[in-house]
Amino acid sequence: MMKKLDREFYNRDSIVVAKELLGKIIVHEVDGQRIAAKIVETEGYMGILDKAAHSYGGRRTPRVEVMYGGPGFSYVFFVYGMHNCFNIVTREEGVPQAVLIRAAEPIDGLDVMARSRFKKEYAELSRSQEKALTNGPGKLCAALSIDRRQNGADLCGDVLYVEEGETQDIRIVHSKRIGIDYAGEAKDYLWRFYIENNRYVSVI
DNA sequence: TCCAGGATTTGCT
DNA sequence: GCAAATCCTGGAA
Repeated sequence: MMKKLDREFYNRDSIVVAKELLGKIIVHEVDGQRIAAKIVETEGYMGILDKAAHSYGGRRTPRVEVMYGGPGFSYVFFVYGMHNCFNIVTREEGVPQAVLIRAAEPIDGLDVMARSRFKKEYAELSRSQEKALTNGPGKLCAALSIDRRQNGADLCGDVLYVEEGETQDIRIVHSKRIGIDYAGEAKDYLWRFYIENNRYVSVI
């Protein structure tokens, strides 16, 4: 059993945590089943001064409230009328930052993921479906059974958490964040990070 | 392989 | 009322 990341790991700026989360293992235990995937793509959202962040300018609404709490909690939001996005809150209480988990590589619970996404067993998937299991923020949430019920969940608990993984020898690529064209100059910040040459990265 | 367009509902203005 | 930290499909190239 790998070591679980503790609260202090998350109590740093999102762009630092986002980079360090690459290669770590996200685990969701559902009905006694372990569903696990290696994080391969993240984005840092830096809060008050970041035009792309939901908490930009100190915006504080019910949806965003969890980001104002302490580090190491789950922020799940719903977009485009049908998809959930999973984030991890960073920094101390009162500093509303988070890291969006954009893509992961399936490790455990492959059949559960395949059923959630495509209503069939993992062995029945086509090659493109295999890749599409978790290569995007909405897809990842569907595969890992994460929805708004997990909003506010404590990642230092025993249901949804992140473990250490094999993080040596990975090369990290920095790029612009995806889907934030409305964010002015912030859309060009290189706050998206992914593992070079990993096939589950959403956009190359 | 690529691109354009549609899906669908929430959350805030 | 409108835009959204996305995904899927179909048709063209």
